[in-house]
Amino acid sequence: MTSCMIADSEWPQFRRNVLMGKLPASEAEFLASYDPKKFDAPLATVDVTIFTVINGSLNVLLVRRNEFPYMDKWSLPGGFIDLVGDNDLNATAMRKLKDKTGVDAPYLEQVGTVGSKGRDPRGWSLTVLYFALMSSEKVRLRAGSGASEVAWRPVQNGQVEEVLAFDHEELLKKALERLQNKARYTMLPGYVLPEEFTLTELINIYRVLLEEDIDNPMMRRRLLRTNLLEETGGFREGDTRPAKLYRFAREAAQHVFERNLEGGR
Amino acid sequence: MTSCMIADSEWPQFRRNVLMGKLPASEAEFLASYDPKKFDAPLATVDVTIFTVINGSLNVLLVRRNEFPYMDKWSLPGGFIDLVGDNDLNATAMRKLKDKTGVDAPYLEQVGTVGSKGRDPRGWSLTVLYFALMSSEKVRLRAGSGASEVAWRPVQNGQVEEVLAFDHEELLKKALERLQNKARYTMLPGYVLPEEFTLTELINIYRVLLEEDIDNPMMRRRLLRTNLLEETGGFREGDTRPAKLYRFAREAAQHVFERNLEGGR
DNA sequence: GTAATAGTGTCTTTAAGACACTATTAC
DNA sequence: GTAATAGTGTCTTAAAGACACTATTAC
Repeated sequence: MTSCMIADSEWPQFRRNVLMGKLPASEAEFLASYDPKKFDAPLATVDVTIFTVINGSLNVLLVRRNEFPYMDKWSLPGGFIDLVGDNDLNATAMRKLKDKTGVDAPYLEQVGTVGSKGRDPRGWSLTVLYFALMSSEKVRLRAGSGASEVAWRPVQNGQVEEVLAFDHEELLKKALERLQNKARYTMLPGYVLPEEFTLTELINIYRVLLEEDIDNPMMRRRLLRTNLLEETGGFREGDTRPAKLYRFAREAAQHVFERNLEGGR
Repeated sequence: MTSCMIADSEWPQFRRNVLMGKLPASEAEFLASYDPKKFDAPLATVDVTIFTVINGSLNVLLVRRNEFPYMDKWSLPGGFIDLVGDNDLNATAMRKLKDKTGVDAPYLEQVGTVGSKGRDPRGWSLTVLYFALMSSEKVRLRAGSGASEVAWRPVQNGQVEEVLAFDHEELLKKALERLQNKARYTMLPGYVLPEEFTLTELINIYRVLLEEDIDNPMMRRRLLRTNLLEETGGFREGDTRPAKLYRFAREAAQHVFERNLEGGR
């Protein structure tokens, strides 16, 4: 793929000739002599916004960079695509995720791609942004390559306290916005909980994410009507009435409610 | 940005030294010696799925490639980012759009990014997919560079008759799926109509996109309730009762109905 | 018993949906 | 008048939302 049978200096002429139909080049011939490095390409990275809820507040996973640029600054976990090891973009995202947390997230979704001349001091750059949801239990954080530190940081009003590298504050906002939108018409928020949870715990996640109070009876019925929650048979015991434990049916994340919660209008 | 003060062969050692903290390099020093071409980067392109409705059927804009690979095959309009001329990804998409149609689309939205080892025979490649909506009136198609031909092609069951280059059949399906989803809870479909239109014309677009019958009185009220349609004062005259003409208020595309149309469940 | 949280019952509101009906044009 | 399309009226259904109420635990 990267072999080159034509000298550098001859390349533009060759290309022009092919375009003008002056060389009887076949597709195979073209590919044999094609070198992607000959053309200017933007830097391409993948960044992952990993959310969880800890002690009733929304947290995001940050890493402290130990490389230029923005050395020592906090940022979203992410980095370059490994053209050899990563078969596709999702693989890159999952690799970054697992690299920092050691676990496979129960939910990973592409948010969108941001690219511009100025967002990276090294030059024209684009990043494919993902967001992931996971329960903070079981996660053993580890810095991995490119980072000196990794930590959960609380998100308030769409922001963390730290100043983030690149345009990562904007990326965080975008990912959060997507999550909040989806919380209005899906069961996605459930994926920050462990396997088994009570209805009240689930509803509390919605309250944290949407930053508004939610009527318990209404939400309870809204969730149960889907038939995508199954009782485990167990109970969460406490100082008060025990609560039934539930788990999600497998396709629960895909469920779309017929109507949105209205608060956000 | 592309200057290089360190010989190729020395580069890995330099980078290792920086990582190990053995060189007192500053960020400015780092950037001065950074050459993006030194690292393997995927090919990065932008593709645009441009939809319109012609004679009551959904059409998509295709171009016939006059370059390798997939020479002479039809594809979605798209191509490489111009690192000099394009300030951001949207600019690339708008440039591609205007290059083929000569007009600014009333609606352009990023769908997502697809990237993998195998989707382009030239190597690891990613493409940022957009979709655009426009009225087919006024559009003067022109082939432009990279294409020998450009044409509207009818879409049926998410497909065009032609075999498309790369994974563009899949990209077309993704874009259409996004458009159909949004048709269930937004006024987006209106953007394939000219400035002024009748309610029946608008409802017919929904029927074409969603491939299902839609109750006229219901849809009429659903649309009017938003207060985002204003009467122009004019009428569409014909062989039968004249119909009021409407236009969209500016933010109409952003409107989200409280409930989805149910047909798609 | 009280406090606290889990969970149910029931009424209101609103938009979607179904469909009968009226209105205005050309012929 | 008929045919055809534009547009209105009205009833039903179902989910969101509000909120009073009951249930089960620890103390």
